[in-house]
Amino acid sequence: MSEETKALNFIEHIIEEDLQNGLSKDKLRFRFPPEPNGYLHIGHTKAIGISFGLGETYNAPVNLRFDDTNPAKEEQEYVDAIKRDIEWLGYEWANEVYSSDYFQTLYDWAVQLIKDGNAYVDSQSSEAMSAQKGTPTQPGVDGPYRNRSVEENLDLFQKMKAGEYDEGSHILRAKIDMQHVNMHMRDPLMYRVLKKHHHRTGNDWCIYPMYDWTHGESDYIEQISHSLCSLEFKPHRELYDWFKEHVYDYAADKLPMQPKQREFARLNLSYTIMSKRKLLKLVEQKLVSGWDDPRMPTISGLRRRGYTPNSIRTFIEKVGVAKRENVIDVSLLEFCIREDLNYSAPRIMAVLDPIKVVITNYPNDKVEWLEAENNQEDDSAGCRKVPFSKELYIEKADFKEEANSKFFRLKVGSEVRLKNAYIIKAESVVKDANGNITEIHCTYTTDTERKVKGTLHWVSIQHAIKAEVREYDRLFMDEAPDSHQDTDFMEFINPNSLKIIDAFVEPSVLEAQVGDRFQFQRLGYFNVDNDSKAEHLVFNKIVGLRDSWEKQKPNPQQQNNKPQQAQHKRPAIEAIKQLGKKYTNVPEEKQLISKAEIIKLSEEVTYEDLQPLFNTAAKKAGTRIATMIALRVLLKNGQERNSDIEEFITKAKDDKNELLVAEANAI
RNA sequence: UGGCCUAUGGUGUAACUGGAAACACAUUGGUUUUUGGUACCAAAGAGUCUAGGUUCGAUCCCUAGUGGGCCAACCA
Repeated sequence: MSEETKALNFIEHIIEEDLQNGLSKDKLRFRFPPEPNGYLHIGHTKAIGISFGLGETYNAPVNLRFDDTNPAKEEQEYVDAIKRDIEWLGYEWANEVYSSDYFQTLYDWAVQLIKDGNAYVDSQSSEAMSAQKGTPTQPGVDGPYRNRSVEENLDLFQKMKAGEYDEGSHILRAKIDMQHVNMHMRDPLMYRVLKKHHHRTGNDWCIYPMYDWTHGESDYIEQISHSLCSLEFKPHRELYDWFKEHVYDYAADKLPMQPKQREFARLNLSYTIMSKRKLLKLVEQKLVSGWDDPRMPTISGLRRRGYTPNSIRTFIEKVGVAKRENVIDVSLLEFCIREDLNYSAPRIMAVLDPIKVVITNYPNDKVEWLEAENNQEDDSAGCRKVPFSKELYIEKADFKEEANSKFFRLKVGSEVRLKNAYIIKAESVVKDANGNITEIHCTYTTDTERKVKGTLHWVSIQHAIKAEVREYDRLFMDEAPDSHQDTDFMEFINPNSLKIIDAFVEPSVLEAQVGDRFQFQRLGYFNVDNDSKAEHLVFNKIVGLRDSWEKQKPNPQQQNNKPQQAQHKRPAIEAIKQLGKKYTNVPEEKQLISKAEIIKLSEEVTYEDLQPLFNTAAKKAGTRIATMIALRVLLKNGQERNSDIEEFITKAKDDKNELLVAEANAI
């Protein structure tokens, strides 16, 4: 049996290499270091999955460390929420620790650094200091307090600690190099005076350490072997190492391991935002019901929505780990939850948009309790009874007076199977004064062996339970709502992200408990919301079932119009895509040639070919430019403008790629 | 007028020390089906940003471009 070697990500490669170079496996140790200033979101689960996942594969301890160095923003509420979320995801931390646990050690080391001439107290305004700091392209200059004597520095720092100075009057800085190319090395701040109550240390401290100083040394104190964080901390690494190497001189005998920081690209999900600050804004402005609103990308939101821990963990696994910017399609997340729930969720029947069916040849008062399988994917799930009677509800969308043969559902004159029950045939309809159908009259047969094409779900009207169903749509209408320079993310809010439906469900769900998940047959997966009461059931729609019928409906004319293109030749649209992909990278003369080619190819392209490209990822400017050029040709040849086209053009005009803006304006 | 990171199908991630570009999602067909679900089978889709170089051979190494990201909070 040849064991298939699983592909490793770049972090695992680094660890394997370290192990081969002599690092003992029992020295491996990781950490997850959230700041308790907000709720964890789906983006954090990537970091959680990486560090805790590594802990699981190498059987190494993982610390949960709260990076609590800013008492102004941090609260116990967030600590509790974070712990709850990580536990819910199913991870176990070795130690629950706090950066604030190390305040004294950090202080002692800072004093050492001062004594060694590696840190000093600066007493300027923040404006003066930032002016001296320079810019990424210009070196900084030394400030006037840079060469204070060790004694003076020690004295000032001690008095800062003792609370003798006001906030903003003095700070402690590392003494490194104001001309350094890396701005983080230009005498970074280590301590500021902050007379705030801390959620754990109370009023013990008047000075609080900054991130770079605290984070790296916390790793060192905990003897973390690999400190993994997101890409934006890459420039901090040089400082991380500087601090670490200087402190090592003070503690090498007790703390031999020097941690290694490595960075990976954070997770981005299409149509959602990940910034804690922005999520907080949604909560504060009451655009959502709270951090756990089922539309929120927070872990608590996903939990309330009905996502399982397992589905989120497999999602993170599938997403992978690398160093390039990425936008994950939400469809992957949806796939993961469907896959999980398909095996575990019991099926029931519910009608969300009812229309009445009367079985004319069924006795008036008769009720039958028919057997229904709970989950055909799981034999152990067993069966239940569902009541059948003369008057039923089915979905409005499942009936048409007339329809073509592609419509497998109920239409007058033809038969359909009722799930778990009989085969019925629609005979006639009853309409109100406005011509709306109010009843469908059917006949039934008990011969259920017959083969019929469609199967519908239904509920018996007299037995149905009324329930509230909350159906969600994406919170934002834009693929990357917070990446626009002159449009605020709030402008993309989807006003219809919540739809409340009065639904009818089969009586077996009366016993359902908060959190229970079901498949409403043929509709999707739903769970019982926290707001649910015995007398008023509330369900959240987690995700719909895949629906290959719904998908082809919106553009019925598409199928007819599509010319049966011969497939021997490489289609023009493919060639255009190719040219577009490289468009922004090639030299200008070549761009002109490409453009001419695209224009020529566009003559053979249909709108249906082009339309899918409107959804091209925002970052792929080249493809969007090529699409724009082709679109211009189509419009010239008589293609009518529609909302998709308008949206594509408007979005392009707002882009930061000048070539794209120019092409958009040319239309 | 800087530095660092990065570039592989529509999306994401692989390709062990250079050796016929793989997997998953999405898409499109088909089979099965008392869910237009699931499962299964199949197809299409990239020749690895560009230009050079090293090499018998480059997604992988080197150089230079180009595109994208990050870097100037007493935030983390």
